[in-house]
Amino acid sequence: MSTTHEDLTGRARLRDAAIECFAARGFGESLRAIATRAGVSAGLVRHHFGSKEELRAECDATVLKRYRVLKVDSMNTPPTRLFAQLPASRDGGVLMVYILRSVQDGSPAGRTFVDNMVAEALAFTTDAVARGLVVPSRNEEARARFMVQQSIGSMLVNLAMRPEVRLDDFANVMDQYMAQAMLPTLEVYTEGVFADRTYLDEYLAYLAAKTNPPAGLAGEAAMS
Amino acid sequence: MSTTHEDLTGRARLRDAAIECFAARGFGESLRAIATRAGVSAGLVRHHFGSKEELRAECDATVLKRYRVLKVDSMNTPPTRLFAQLPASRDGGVLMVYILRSVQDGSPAGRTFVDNMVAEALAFTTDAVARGLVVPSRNEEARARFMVQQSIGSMLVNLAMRPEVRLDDFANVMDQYMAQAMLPTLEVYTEGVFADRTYLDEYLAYLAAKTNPPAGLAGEAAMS
DNA sequence: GTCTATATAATGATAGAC
DNA sequence: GTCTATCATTATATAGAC
Repeated sequence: MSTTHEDLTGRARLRDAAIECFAARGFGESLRAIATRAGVSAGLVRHHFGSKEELRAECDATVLKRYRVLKVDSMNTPPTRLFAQLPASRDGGVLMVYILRSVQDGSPAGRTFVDNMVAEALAFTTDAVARGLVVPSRNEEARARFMVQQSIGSMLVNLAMRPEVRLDDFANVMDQYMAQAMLPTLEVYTEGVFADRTYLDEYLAYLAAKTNPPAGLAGEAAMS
Repeated sequence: MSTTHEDLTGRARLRDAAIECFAARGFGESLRAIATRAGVSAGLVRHHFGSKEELRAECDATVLKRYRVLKVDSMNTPPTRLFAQLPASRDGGVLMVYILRSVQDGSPAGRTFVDNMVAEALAFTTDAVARGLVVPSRNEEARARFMVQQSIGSMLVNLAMRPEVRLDDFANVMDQYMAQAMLPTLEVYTEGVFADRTYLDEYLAYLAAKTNPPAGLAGEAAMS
C-alpha cells in the first residue's frame, strides 16, 4: 500500500493486508487468509486488534483518511484532465474498490463513505451551477445524492459482475470501468436522453397537483 | 407470493419463503431461518431440493420467470403512467429486491438478470431513437449497458444503505426509492447536467486522437 | 511480538424414524 | 412428506508457550 517498503510493523502490515483482502474478496474474507497474506499468523490479529470487527474498523478509518488525501491531491489536477485518468494508480484503485465493497456490504462505513461523497458532490455542483458550468436542479440535494448513488452504483455493479478481483489487478478494475463508462456518461450528462420535455413536464405537473390538490378531489392517481 | 392462498405444497412454500428471505437479508440467510418462515423443518430442504444451492437455483428461475410476466404486463401500461407506479405491488417489490440481491451477491444469476435488462434496454432505446423520442448515442450498446448499470446500481446502493428490509416492507423499499429518484432522473435525462459541450467534445477529440494518432507520435497522453 | 493449539458457535449436509 | 438428531466443516475467539 501507500508505504512502499516492506519494513512495516506487524500491526501495519496486517492492516494493509486486510485492506487489500477485503477489497479483493469482500469482508467475508477469513482472518487466516489475511494473516497469510501479511506473512504472519492468525493469532496475531487478536493481539494487535482484539477482534476482526476492530481490525475492520481500523481499515475503514485508514481508507477514509487516505481517500481524503487522494481527493485533495486530485484537486490540483486541471479539470480538463479530470476524465482521462481518475484512478490511475494501484493504490487509488485499492481505495476505491474497498469503498465499493463497504457499500456492497451495507455496513455503517459504507454509509459514511456515501454521505461524504454526497456532501462533496453537493458542494461541487452548487459551485459549478453558480459559475454557469452545470445546469441548476429543482432540488440540488436530491440531485447530488442521486448522482452519487448512480456513480457508485454503476461502479459497484461493474465490480460485482466480475468473477474475481486479483490482488494485483486493482488499477485495471477502475481503468476498465472508465473505458466503458466515459463516453455514455459524457453523452448523457451533456446531451440528455429524452428528445423532448414531455416526461419531465408531466411529472412536474403531477408533483404540483399532489402538493397543491386541484380544489375538490383527493390528490391520489392524479397523473394521467 | 404470487399465489395468495396458504394451500401450497411444502415444496412451493419453502421456495417462496426462500425468495422472501433471500430478498430481505441476502443469500447468507440460513436454511433454518427459511424453514422457520415456511413453517416447516430445515431437513425438508434437503428432501425437496437436495441442497441450498439447488434451492437457490430454483428461486432464481422462479424470480426470472415472474419478472418476465410482470414486465409483459407493464407493457400494457400507457408510457405516460410509467413513472407514477413502477413497483406498486408487494410482489413486484419482492422480485425487484431479489434481483438487486443477486447483483449485490455477484452470482451468475445476477449477471443473467443484468444481461437481460441490457438487452431489453437496447431494444427499447433503439426503437425510441427511431421514433424520435430518445436522442441517439455514438454507441447504443455501451449506453444501454451503462444506463442499466446506473439504474440497477443506484437502487442497489439505496437498498444497501438500509439497516434492514423487513419482510412486510418490500413495496415501500421501491416506492421510497422512486419518490427520491424520479425528479433527478427526469431532470438529468431531459436537461442534462453540463451547461456546455466542452467535456464531451474534449473526450471525443481524445478518442479520435487515440484511434487515429496525429501522424508521428505515440498516441498516449495525447489529451491536454 | 509472535506462534501453536484449543474452545465455541453457526451452518449445511445427512441419516433414519414416523 | 415431514420431523428430529447428529455429523462435518469453517470461522472467530481465546489461552498459553516461546
